[in-house]
Amino acid sequence: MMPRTSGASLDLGLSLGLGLTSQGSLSSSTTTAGSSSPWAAALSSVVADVARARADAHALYHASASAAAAAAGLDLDPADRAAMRASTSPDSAAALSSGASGDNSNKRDRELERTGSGGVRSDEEDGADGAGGRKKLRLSKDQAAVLEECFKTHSTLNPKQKLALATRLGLRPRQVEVWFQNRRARTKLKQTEVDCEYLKRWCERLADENKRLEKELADLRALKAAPSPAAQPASPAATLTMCPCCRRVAATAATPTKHHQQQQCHPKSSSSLPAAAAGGACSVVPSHCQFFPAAVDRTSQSTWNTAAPLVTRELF
DNA sequence: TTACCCGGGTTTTTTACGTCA
DNA sequence: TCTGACGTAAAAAACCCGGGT
Repeated sequence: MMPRTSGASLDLGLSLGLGLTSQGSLSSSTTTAGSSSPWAAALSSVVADVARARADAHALYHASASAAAAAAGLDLDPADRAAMRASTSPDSAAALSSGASGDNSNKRDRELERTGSGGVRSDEEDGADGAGGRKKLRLSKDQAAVLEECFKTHSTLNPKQKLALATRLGLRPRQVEVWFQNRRARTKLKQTEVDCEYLKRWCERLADENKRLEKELADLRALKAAPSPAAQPASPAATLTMCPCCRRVAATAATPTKHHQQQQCHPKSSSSLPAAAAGGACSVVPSHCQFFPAAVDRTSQSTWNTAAPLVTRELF
């Protein structure tokens, strides 16, 4: 399958929001003891909302459901809308209200879950291929919305939460578990795409800066090879000045450039930049030194990739 | 050692969309 | 112009496996 790095994919990743900005790193597992009350409250709230939306859906069908979802702050992609159409149909209500598989926490039950027996399967499915055989259940819009909301709260589930969610949604715990695994994978994929774009732009900037520096170097060499000072009377213009911090040379300006008018080109100011990065003497970094400011700022982080909430790189 | 969970990768199924007769 | 069959890409659900705890 072709890798997709299109803008559309990126936009999707951004629009999803991924729910990370408020929850921190993906690695911040929520498998600590018990269901936290915020999580339970969120679940109850979402389920209640979904129930209300489902009641309305029969009257207004997907148009109203879409609006309700929008009101709930849910971003719906076309697939979701399609799923909504299915979920708001009377058939899906049965799927939602069908019984849960109960507490299948041991391995034997897990195997049963995997083989599909005891799961939520329609009569049509059961009749079609019988036992065994992977038969995929398309989650209803409502189920997906609840799962999505829960994912925003916590990207991982402890067994208790998983079971509660499965019971609420009429799904097997295994299905909930798989959904969360896939959702984390999608989140990571989107983040990778964003990171990739970020690095690409960074690379482009570096190339531009490299060009500029090469040009500057060429100018310097040209100055050095210029006729002797005797031929030209000494003048301020002939005096090279170099910023002690960034070592940028004011080339042949008759009057000092604004940047170098001050003997100390980087006047004191309140900069958050670490002194080491600013070259010690300077307390502020000129714009030309801020080629990639966040790269400097990021020195305080172990790696920029570990900043989990970064769905969008702030430099874009 | 065992059970469990998770991430990464893969397979399978569903869905949307474009093309063509 | 409409319609249905067909192919294809993308997304999602499910599975497998290895590693960590």
